[in-house]
Amino acid sequence: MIFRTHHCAALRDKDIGNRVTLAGWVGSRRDHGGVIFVDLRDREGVTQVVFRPEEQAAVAEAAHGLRDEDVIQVSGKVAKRLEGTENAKLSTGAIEVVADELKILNKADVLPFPLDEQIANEDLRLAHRYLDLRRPGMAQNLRLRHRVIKTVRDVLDADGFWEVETPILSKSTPEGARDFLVPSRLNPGAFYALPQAPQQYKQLLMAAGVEKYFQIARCFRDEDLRADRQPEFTQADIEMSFVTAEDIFALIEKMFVAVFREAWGVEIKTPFPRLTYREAMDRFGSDKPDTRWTQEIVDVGGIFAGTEFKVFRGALDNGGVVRALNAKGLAKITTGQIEELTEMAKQYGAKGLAFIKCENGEWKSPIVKFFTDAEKAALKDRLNIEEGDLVLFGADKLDTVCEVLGRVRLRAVELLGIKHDPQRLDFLWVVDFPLLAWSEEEKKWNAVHHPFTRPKAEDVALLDGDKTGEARAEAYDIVLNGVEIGGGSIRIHEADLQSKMFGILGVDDEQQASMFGHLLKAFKFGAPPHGGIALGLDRLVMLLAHADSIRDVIAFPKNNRGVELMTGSPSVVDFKQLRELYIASTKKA
RNA sequence: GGAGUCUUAGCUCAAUUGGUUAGAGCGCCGCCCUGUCACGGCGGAGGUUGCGGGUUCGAGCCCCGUAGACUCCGCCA
Repeated sequence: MIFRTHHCAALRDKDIGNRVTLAGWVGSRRDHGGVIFVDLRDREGVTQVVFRPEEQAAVAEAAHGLRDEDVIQVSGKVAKRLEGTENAKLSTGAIEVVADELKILNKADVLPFPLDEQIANEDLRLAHRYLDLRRPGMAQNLRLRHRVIKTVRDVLDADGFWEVETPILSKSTPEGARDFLVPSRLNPGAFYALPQAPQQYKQLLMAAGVEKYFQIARCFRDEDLRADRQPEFTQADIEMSFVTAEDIFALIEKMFVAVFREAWGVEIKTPFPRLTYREAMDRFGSDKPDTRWTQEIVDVGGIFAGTEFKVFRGALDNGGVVRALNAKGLAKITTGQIEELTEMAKQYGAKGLAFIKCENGEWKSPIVKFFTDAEKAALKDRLNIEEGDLVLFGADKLDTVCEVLGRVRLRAVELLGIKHDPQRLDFLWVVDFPLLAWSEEEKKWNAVHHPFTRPKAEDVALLDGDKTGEARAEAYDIVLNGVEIGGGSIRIHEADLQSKMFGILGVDDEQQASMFGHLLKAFKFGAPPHGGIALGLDRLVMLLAHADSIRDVIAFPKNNRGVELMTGSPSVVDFKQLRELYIASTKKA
């Protein structure tokens, strides 16, 4: 038996007169008492089927009983639609299939939610995800995701990469995110960890001489969820030997050209602009700047070098900075919104948020009375202050001011109600990240990227002195419209440098041997210089799909609390299962 | 762990200042309807206003608690 001869998006004028068989879901039924129309839907599209009682009484009678989402098989002749009844909204709108046979393959119950409109209740969608995914928008997202991954594979394959799988049951590492653990039945008391990334394995593949590796890799991190964060997510994980960062930039830019050509049919411009981490923080207050809004943070410390205004004076005298952001056109801000911004500023460590509203030709501000005429003139000039502007100030330690004004900048875009062109693509490489960050909590240095990241050659010497924190890494992130969609680095490939790095991070010799001995040993047997990158595929597809959440581009995502609502995972397991694994729960019942 | 927003019919939402029997559209059920494509017409069913407590003559609305969802902070090498 042939289930169908065509998909529901296939038939056109040229098929008129042919007898065809279609199979799919009843999208809608329009029953006129006599003639009945059914929009038959499958993955590819919709075809109108007509049931005519005067031609096929029994078939039309059966069609009266059809309901939304019944699965049916229909045979009949393709006919030109009657003059004036063509539907321009359908690709198949010039024709219809006049049914002479109808087979109901599976009746459907009444649906818990309509498939043809936006549903706000995400719970309900996730609990019936198989229905949600039938909706054309979601199906398009799945198709888009497939096309993107296929393109990534094709580009890498053409460039000589090998796709290599690495273990899912792997080893827990001390740094980074919380691990998901899997108890080992055969090794009582021992645990595998699900990989946060295939990092060490891919470096070991370089030591193995693979030279060009990639993997569409599932990664696991047991941290709290967000709209753009799931506990399991997918990376295009890439590693290459004998390369510099430039080689990796060129490869990834080539890949994005191919991806956007495939997904949107557009030609994106390369090379992408680059910003150093320092520049990104200074100008945008973020290590993943959204440059679609062009207003930048400006240093006004020079203007206020001689100020008597004690807030600015104090910041400058303590070695801090005074910087400002002109939120163009935001003078209309309400008092409540100013308060909200101030609260936000305080949350990020500022003591307050000074501002100037330029309205009705005057500067309304609690602080301008402390400014001299010269300072005001310089400020107006430097920030291009015009009627309708709102200027926001940060005066504090450098890091605090960057962070605060960066957050304020993002919120200002929201408050201004700016709607960016959906086709706008601001790609950006952020380079020269710091290698290390001091953790006040743990009183130790942590790797900003990861412990395998190579220090910049000219900064290696800094590791020994008291300027450890100033050392920069051969690390880079790729940012699209303010979203970090990938990151990587050139790695350390020498055992002694890697060991030194571990030492700085507080991993002693014994721990190094037990946790990273395999890597250090591999480096001693002729590991080539290497580096790589990982792209967050969920986020990339989210941006390509114009979705607000990566949940919309993952077939079966988890909700905010890590629960997959359809199957109900995670779930309590039987005591016997735990016993076999030598596990006991400490959760009080 | 913290902050915010939300929760009213199967779905999307409304309900004036706290005031009569909580409404509408879609969906569903029944009947009618021979060219619709958001088909149309008539009729009908459908509600513990998330849950618990409080204030009040009276609570969907105010207060307290609690649960859940979402967004954000912390966290995410």
